[in-house]
Amino acid sequence: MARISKNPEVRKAEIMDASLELFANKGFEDTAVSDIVKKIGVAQGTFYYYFKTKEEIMIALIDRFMVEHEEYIKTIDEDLHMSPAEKVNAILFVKPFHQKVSDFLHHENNAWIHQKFLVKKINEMTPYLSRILAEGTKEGYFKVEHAQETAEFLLTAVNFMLDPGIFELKDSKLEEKKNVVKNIVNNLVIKD
Amino acid sequence: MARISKNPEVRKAEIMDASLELFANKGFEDTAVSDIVKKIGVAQGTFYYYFKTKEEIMIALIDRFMVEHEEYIKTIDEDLHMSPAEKVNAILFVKPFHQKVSDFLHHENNAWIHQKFLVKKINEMTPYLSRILAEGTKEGYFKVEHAQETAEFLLTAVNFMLDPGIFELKDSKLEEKKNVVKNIVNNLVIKD
Amino acid sequence: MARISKNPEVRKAEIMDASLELFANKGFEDTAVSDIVKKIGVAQGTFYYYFKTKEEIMIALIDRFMVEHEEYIKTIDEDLHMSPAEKVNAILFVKPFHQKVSDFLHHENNAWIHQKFLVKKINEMTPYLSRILAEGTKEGYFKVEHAQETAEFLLTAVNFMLDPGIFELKDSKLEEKKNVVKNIVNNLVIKD
Amino acid sequence: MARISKNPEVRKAEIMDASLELFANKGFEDTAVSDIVKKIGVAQGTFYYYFKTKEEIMIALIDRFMVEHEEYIKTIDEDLHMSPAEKVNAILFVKPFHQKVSDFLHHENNAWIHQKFLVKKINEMTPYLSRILAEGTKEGYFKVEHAQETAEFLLTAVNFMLDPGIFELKDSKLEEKKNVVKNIVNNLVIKD
DNA sequence: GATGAATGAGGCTTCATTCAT
DNA sequence: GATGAATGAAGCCTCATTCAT
Repeated sequence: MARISKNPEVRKAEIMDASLELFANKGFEDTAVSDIVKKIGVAQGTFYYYFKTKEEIMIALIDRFMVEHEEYIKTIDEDLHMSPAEKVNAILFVKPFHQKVSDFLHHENNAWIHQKFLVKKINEMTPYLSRILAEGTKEGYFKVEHAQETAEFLLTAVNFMLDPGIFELKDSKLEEKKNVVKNIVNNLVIKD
Repeated sequence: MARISKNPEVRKAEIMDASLELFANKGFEDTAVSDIVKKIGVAQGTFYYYFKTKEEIMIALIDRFMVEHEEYIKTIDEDLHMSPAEKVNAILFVKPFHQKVSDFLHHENNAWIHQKFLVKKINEMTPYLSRILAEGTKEGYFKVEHAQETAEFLLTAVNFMLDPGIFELKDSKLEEKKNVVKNIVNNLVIKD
Repeated sequence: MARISKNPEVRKAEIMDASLELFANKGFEDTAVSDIVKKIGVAQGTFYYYFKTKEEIMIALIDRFMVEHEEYIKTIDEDLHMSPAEKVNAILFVKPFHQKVSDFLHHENNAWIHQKFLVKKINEMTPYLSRILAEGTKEGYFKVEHAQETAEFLLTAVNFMLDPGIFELKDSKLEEKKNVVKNIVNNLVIKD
Repeated sequence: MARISKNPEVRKAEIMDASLELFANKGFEDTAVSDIVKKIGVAQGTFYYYFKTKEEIMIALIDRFMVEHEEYIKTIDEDLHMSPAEKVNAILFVKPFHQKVSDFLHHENNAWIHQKFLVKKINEMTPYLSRILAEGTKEGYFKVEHAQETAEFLLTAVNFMLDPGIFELKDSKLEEKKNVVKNIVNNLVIKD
């Protein structure tokens, strides 16, 4: 087969993208390395030139998500035009990224990855939310006592509960549920 | 080898017990059917005489847990000596069953089973908690508006958050966290 | 494919025989497990039902040779009609077993197996030869001082030297060499 | 990466040295070409610029040993201050070269190389020893009849027998064995 | 002289499941 | 009810070697 050399960064991204799509369709375990390379027309060895094991690419994928995610959270955190309450809502109800990533994580066979991912995400968001709650309380916007724990509590509940994969919700039901949850959160957090 | 016939129920339980122990030690995927039968000194075919597939035994195991669990919840629900608030606490902070079951569910490789299990558990407990909250509110003990959603919210947060496997907590830390969570719950639920 | 069950002993021997032949032709490393099973028309899994790894079958093969070999040595040792000198010669110049085994060991790629095998063989024969030399000396047939070491010395020299694989000798040359060596041995051992 | 040109001889030696060390540690087969180039910080292609195949470098290594070895034997042979008997001993009990070379040859996975090497060595030393024995006999120092065969016989026995890798001897045991062997050799060779 | 991305054949092994006895 | 020999698909990974730059 014709040998086409590419810039390593490009090739690596190409492999990651193909993997992501396949993992989203068939799940991690059910995707063979041979599927991945076939999809982009390179030799099997090429995959292993870039990733030592099949597991490694999954970690790389997750890391890429996390970076994007953290950047987004920072944007919110530093946004000068949002009120504390808006920030709280924005952080709790972040929209998922690309569809592919979402599919990947929600594939039944990727549950363990999904779970680890949620935990990572929650752990990462906790300090931001915690600080917003604490400062907001100091400034009289909120009525939160244990900011750290409350942040974790809310993030855990919301993230697991509103995850369409975990509780297998349809979009309509999900939106409904979201609203009710927003109410609960407000009660718990906002000063009246 | 000598052919030892046993009462089918006994044999079945024997296989399930062996499986549970192995799943707890090595995880579901990493336990081979051959491991199971070797453990109890029975032929490979015998396993398939009692269970159509390997997956089936896992489902049987989960079902067995669920039954035990539901019985326990009912006990609480019908307990005449507990106040509504006590019932809420009892339901939210159920202690885990046997160690083996707990190990099984918390084994890294069993994450997806664990997750499904938690969801099932939450779904099962929701109506009980929901009713308790609704009735308690009617009777002036609580201040809960959306009983159904609040129940689900609390159960989700508490179960995922306090799960020692998911967030990898040490026992000491866990106890601490539990107390703070109790506070939050009280604030959200109890009328002052 | 039709499923033919056989007595385990038979099947195992069948696999070993096929392996031996292939190892002799292509060497151990260059023989794939798939070659072996193809040769006898069973599934790949069948091989692994009898041998945990590819290496294991080689060990089994060697063991089988060793058993045959030791039996032969014992026969000589206990032979009442042979003189000590005859026994010495018989032990030093044992004829190789079956051609297959010989080919197996002499295949270029099996050198390390061959070497280990020779060492095992020498170690095994040493006590027999040593005793024959010692007793023969006591009875005045031989003139050997350090029976143990001499035995080892002779066995090492003869086995490596007359090995057609190691020194790559043609049959004619080998026979010639053998005779000269016999002379040397006699000088070293026999009393005049 | 910066492209560093070096004198070809230097580069080649560098590659050989790195290979030798790796072969000594992990054996020939278990050392990948990629390991070698990584060790000296050079591209994979560079290796193939200097050596056509991986096997070729091993041959180059062996040749280098052999040259060193032959030079040493010549030194002994032409030494005017040594008696014939001393020369015989010196040739039979040559000390090994550098530790690395010794490790390389004794690595379990290099058995076949080792064996070929010993044979080469023996074949190379035979004419020297043979001549020394023949001349010594003519001059009345020795009592050797078949000089050529005796030389080969002794070299074979001694080299294989005293090889610490083949018979897996500890240093203490080895020294002991060596002395007994010297006795045997003297008996066989020296006139009394 | 040197680079390093790309190749691709091929091997060992695992294991859930079946089926003839 | 029970046995256990047999199946066979499928997958991950290694690595010597090549070649376009």
